[in-house]
Amino acid sequence: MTMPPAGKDGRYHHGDLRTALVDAAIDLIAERGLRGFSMAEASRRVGVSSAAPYRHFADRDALLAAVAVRGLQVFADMVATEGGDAGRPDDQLVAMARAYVRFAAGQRSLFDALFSAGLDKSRYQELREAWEPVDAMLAVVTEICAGDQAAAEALADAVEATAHGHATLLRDGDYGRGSGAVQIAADRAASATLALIAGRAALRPPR
Amino acid sequence: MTMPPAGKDGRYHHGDLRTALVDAAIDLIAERGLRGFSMAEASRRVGVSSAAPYRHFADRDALLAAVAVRGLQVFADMVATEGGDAGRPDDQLVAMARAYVRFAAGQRSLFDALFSAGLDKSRYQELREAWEPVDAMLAVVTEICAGDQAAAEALADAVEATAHGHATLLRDGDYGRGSGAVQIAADRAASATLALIAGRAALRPPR
DNA sequence: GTCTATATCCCGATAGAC
DNA sequence: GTCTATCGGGATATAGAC
Repeated sequence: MTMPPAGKDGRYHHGDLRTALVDAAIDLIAERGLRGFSMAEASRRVGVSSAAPYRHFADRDALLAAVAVRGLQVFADMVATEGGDAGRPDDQLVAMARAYVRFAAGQRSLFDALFSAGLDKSRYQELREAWEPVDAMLAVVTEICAGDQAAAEALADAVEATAHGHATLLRDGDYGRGSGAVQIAADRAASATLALIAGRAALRPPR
Repeated sequence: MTMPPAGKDGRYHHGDLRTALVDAAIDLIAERGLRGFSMAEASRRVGVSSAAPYRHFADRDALLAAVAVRGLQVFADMVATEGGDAGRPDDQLVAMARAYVRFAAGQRSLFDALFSAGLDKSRYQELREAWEPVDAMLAVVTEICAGDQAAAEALADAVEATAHGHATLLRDGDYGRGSGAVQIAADRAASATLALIAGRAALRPPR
């Protein structure tokens, strides 16, 4: 859970500094926000000099990208767990929307690193690849749309945008601050998803 | 459009430093992003010392909050213009969703200050008040829902979240980078809005 | 009252020693 | 692989010029 122990000489010395830095960064962002994160403070917490991280990460953004990759792994786990394979396709999609909102609330550091750090996606291939498990799960939309691929993509995009919107509005405090806010945001994302499914015929208006 | 001229002695001296700083901040954020913005650089561009801004703004966040307020004024103008009072209520709501996306694309500095700066809303009353014109325009939903107030609020929330989601995904580059991306995002936000209207009966699921 | 000058502290990043 | 040393720059706060 926490970081590996220091070496025999009191210094950090046994190899997994990279992972230790990612862990420290997540804690740090959780405590002080993205702006409160710094390479120097993360180094201090792990017990190495402020120059040490640069052996593992090219710069600050590269460390944040590693945090974002971790975020996508956690997110995929949450979606897989909460949106269990049981249930009809509609319910699965609704559960994914709920999981999206819950992820934003329960793993703020990861969510922020993923969506608010302004990372240049074209620079981090590993980050692009980490989306694949999530995209794979979004494939339930093809069942809902009975094989119509274009309709499925339109629905997937609409649901993703809606879930993302509710998640970010929740993070910005628009639904309040407590755990009640999470419930509200998740419920609304869920019902919006149902409405999108119900009204999906309007998703591709004839030009 | 740009900032006021310097005083007779080449120094900035005639009173509207506050406005000049907001203007400079907007340009700066447009060029270098939120993280690239600093009080020091904004001061430099206006031609005052780095301590001068603190006479008008308590800290960095206070200046960003002023930028955000400006953003809401511009946003309200865009919505009022693009979503003109003509047309049926449905069309007005769709036009608002489009305007939301276009605002994010065309006024990135303002959008970022408003939604990505992590400003503590409870600290800036002026910022809360600046939402009122926008909220007022969102009232078209009551017409769509034929007076059912609870249904209207649910629809307004869903549309706002969806528009916000498309806007932020666009800003993060998920639809690509050119002006084609803006078109795509605006079209999808518009059709998602239509789908939400069509499927709005599902927005408040029986508990 | 508004701005300048100045001092302190922290951050990002690099170069070279071990 | 990590450390020491170091450079440039930004944020905050205070004292004082006009």
